[in-house]
Amino acid sequence: MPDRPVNAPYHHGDLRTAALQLGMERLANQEQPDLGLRALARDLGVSATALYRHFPNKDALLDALALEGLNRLGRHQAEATAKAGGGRDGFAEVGVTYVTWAVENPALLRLIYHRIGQVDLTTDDPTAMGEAFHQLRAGIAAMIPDEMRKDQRAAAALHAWSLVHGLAMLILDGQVEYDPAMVRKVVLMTDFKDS
Amino acid sequence: MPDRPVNAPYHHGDLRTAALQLGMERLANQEQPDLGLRALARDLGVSATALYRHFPNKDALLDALALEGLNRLGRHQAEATAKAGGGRDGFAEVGVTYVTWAVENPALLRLIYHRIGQVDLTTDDPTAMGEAFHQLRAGIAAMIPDEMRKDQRAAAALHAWSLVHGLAMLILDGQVEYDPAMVRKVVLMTDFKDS
DNA sequence: GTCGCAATGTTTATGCTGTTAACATGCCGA
DNA sequence: TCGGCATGTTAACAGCATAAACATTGCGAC
Repeated sequence: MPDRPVNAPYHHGDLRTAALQLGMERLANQEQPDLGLRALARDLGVSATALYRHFPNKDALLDALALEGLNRLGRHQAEATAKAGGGRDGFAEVGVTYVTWAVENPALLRLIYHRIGQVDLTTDDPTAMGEAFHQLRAGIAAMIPDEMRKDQRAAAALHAWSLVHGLAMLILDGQVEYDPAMVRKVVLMTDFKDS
Repeated sequence: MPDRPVNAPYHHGDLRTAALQLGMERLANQEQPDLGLRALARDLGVSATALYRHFPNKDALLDALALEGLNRLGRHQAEATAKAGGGRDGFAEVGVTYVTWAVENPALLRLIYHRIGQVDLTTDDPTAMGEAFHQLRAGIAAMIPDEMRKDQRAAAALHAWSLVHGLAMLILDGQVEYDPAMVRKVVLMTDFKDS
């Protein structure tokens, strides 16, 4: 029973792009990264299985969305790093930026970390996911003060990443209410010293 | 078609307990907290819908499992706090303990934080989930050195919690490989100072 | 220009899921 | 002993991801 509008052409035009666009839109307005292929197809005015012409399966769609999200996050962090100067204040600013982005894109952040875990970075498409991922890591490493001892920089980067990511997750999971001032305060409590 | 063993009695005996037990067992051996009601019932030698006599829905079962997990985690943290002395080393030890528990119980940790977010702590069963939760928070607050200024203690507790939780999540999500020495090093980088 | 093929979309079907309703069984107290 | 309530079963529904077979269309080669 084709209850599709009579004017709608048989071919959509650019279903893949439209799907990713609507998918991102959805993720931007949801708390959890719950996407249904059927529901998505329905709202695209297309049959339930049409998306399989563009993605081998649901995970591939989610991976594409996660990749886009990862790129946005990486870009966002790079900008923040560039804008903020060095020193403790700059460090805090970049950290706050990470948390803020997470709060504003909860479903996307969750999807990114959820999907990344499933991907074998050694074999799967090293140009896309791995690249964007490296970009994020670099942005985080850039938070670390220059005067840090070299052999401590890796640990310091991990420390910073853990701190902001954990804080973000606690907020997203409803454990802690979002309070920019508190976020800044917490991030500022980190004062690296060689031990 | 009743393909259930002929000797099996019509009544199970204590299906609720058995379900929780098998559920916990499952969670202990999985990476992701994926439980299927039907699969669970099948392995309990019971019909697909039998569990609905003991839980109103799937979420209720998951909540019960999350509650049990939360109690275990809280107890674990309390023990670690008691065993470790104060000072930086004690702090680090308790932090490492949190991460270790998370690594050993990935699905359970995920379930806990996932479920807790859905629960309205003000209305839902304040005796159970909220209680166990408060217990965990207390264990974390106990990590904070005594000489800390009072108005900084809340921020310090949040800092500590964020750090270990974030580190745990990064490891569970496959971003960072688990290395106890590295974990200890990262946790030790936190040196609280009044700012 | 038209013919054919590859790309794209649709229908239909399969087996999974959570959940509800109606029915069956058996334990326990009056 | 008997009746009711707790517990379990069967059947059914809607929704999901996915696969196979079929339909339509646009585009490039002749």
